[in-house]
Amino acid sequence: MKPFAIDDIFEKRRPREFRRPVTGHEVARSAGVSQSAVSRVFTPGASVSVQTRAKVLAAATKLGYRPNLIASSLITGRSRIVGVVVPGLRNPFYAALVDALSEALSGRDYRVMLFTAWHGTSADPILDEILRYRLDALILVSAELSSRLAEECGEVGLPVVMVNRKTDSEAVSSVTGDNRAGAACIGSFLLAGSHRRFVFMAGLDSSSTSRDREAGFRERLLQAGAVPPLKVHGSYTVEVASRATRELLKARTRPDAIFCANDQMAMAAMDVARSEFGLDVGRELSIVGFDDTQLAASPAYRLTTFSQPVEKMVDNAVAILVDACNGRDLSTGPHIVGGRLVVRDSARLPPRGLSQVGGRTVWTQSAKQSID
Amino acid sequence: MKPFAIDDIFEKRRPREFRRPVTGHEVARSAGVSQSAVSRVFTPGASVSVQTRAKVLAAATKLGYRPNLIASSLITGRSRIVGVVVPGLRNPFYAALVDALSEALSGRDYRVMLFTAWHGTSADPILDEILRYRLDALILVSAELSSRLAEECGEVGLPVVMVNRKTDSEAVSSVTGDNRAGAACIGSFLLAGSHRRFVFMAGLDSSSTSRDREAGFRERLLQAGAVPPLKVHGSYTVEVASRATRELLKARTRPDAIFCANDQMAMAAMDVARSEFGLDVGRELSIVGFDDTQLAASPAYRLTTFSQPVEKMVDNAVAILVDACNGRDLSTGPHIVGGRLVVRDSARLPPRGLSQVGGRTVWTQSAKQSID
DNA sequence: ATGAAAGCGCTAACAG
DNA sequence: CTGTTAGCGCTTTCAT
Repeated sequence: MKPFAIDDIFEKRRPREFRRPVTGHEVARSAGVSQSAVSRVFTPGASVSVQTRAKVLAAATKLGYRPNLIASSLITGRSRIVGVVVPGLRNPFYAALVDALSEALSGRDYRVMLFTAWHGTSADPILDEILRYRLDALILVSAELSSRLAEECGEVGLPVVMVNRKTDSEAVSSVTGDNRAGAACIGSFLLAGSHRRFVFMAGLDSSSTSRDREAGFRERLLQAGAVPPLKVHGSYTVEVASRATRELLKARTRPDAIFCANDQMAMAAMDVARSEFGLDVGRELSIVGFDDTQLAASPAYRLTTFSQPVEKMVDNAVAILVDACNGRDLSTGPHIVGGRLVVRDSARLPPRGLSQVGGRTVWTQSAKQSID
Repeated sequence: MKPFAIDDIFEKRRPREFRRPVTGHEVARSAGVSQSAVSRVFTPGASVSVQTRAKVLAAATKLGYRPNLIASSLITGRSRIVGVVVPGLRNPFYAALVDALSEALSGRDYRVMLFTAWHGTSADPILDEILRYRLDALILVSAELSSRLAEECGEVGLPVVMVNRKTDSEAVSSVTGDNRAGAACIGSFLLAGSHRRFVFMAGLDSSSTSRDREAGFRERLLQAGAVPPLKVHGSYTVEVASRATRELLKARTRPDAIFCANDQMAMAAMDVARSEFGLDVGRELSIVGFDDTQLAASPAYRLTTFSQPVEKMVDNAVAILVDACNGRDLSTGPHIVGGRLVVRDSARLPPRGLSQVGGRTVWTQSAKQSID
């Protein structure tokens, strides 16, 4: 009776003429061994005689057997799936990050479950989903997480790693570029290029990244006794950034240097400055970005921007994650990976401090100019 | 004894002081009901009395219960996870596609498991993974799949939808833009703009998309009695496309029109033509792309390109997929969604045929010029 | 080295 | 409407 009952249930679910996936039990029967023998054959460190292994393997390939990972993860308690939450893939920097993450994780035999949230939105509702799927870990790319839920993750033992964002909550590791120092560096660079009227185009105030970049920039300018930057909002989108730039350039006294919290906004600003105001960006107006996305290097922009080393950030994040999944949680807290100011043509050059590194021109503050 | 044994096992796996996720059984005990009552409360269409529901919900929130979707999918046979295979996210067109797919699927209550393969590589090894996870369906974005495995998917009842690629195999649905017609349209457009020396920059010959675009372009040129296009290889990458363009423009007799199989290559070609050869693209040399990615519209490129309606493709793909997951497999085979030639400044304009649609300039072949 | 047996957390008949 | 019961396909003792 049993098989019939099962088949009936099955038929109700898959109304078509499908052979349902073959189970370990079936392989066992076909090979004349026990089901546990089959399991052992497919478990890396298990002890099976060569004969049994051969029999099982033969039967398995004959029947087209593939172990059901869902079932095994139910019992082992680990799914080897990690959730990746990202505010959309339209921003090339995020796309690059997720791409690298996906590759790194699959190299470590983890699968990626992708969640696209919205910019500035909390990851909370998504996280609820994630908790239901019993994922092994969670990576938050440029996404926020309420401390309540962060806590809950800690309680449940779900390792959380934030990438390109940080948080106050302990038990949540984070990997970011050096936003503060990078922004300060840009400040110095612009100062050295004798700019006077600065503007900072923010991303989202809810993002620690944008706040840190603003703080670093502002502080450096203040230290140098310059006029603090005017702050405008670009929302990390080209539409808003374009509008903001338009306003800026329509004003009677224009800024002579705009630092945008990311490359996308910087390129949008360049587009507006060049095509709507006919400005020669790099001579009449300096624009600097942050991230060093692929497009920043293209001849169409040649954007001066602070590089965020995607590979390094990803390696770090994955290392932390893997450690955490294995119970070693040594590395909680913030991790900062350094970057460089990559100098191209979108901002006026300072007289000194330029050097060549790996085919790129970078700027470093010379010793005597150094402030901190 | 039992709980101890379980706890021991648990401790071995999660070496830290974690409370393991609470189970439905625990909620049941705390609420003074049966475990199935708990299950019913969390099953949409089940009948539970208000009192029980209240008791269960109270206990559940108190304990922080979240149903284990892994366990439930083991028994229902559906995971509500679909695999999405894509050759990297660095190509903005793919990123946009995956982004839209992710959003559309999460709207239908499906989760996305992301696999990044490599361009031109078969999805086969990845698919093996996928089969082990018992995903509900598979979406192949611009990725190939051997017919052997496609068949195997059919046998197992795993619905497969290819997006931006097609295949000969039945039982595999595909959604593509109208590559052939689009390429033919570009041919006519270029002809009407009185170009003479054409080149087609291919993506990968293994991609049906590139082949279709080539065929459509070539045929149209031939029909018109023009010299067939010279074919060069761009591999869908900016490096190779740049090199190819360089070679092309170094030659004694330059082409006057280059049709690139995608926007990325077209923009790479523009970069080389402008910055290395000082050419005025759109006057001295015409370059046309395919996809109409976001960047194509930017003032820095203003690329003339055939639009692929991402939203429409995604809606189609998701609809097919959802149908298939529910056993209705009416829509297998190829689906083609149309596009338009979006005219901007990277190619010389023909005297007639231009019109405004939704704020964009598009080109349509006038009746008397029409050939097929 | 191998099989039997006991679950992992959940859903779905089936009685009541 | 609710509890009981029987598994989903697998891993892991525990004897043998």
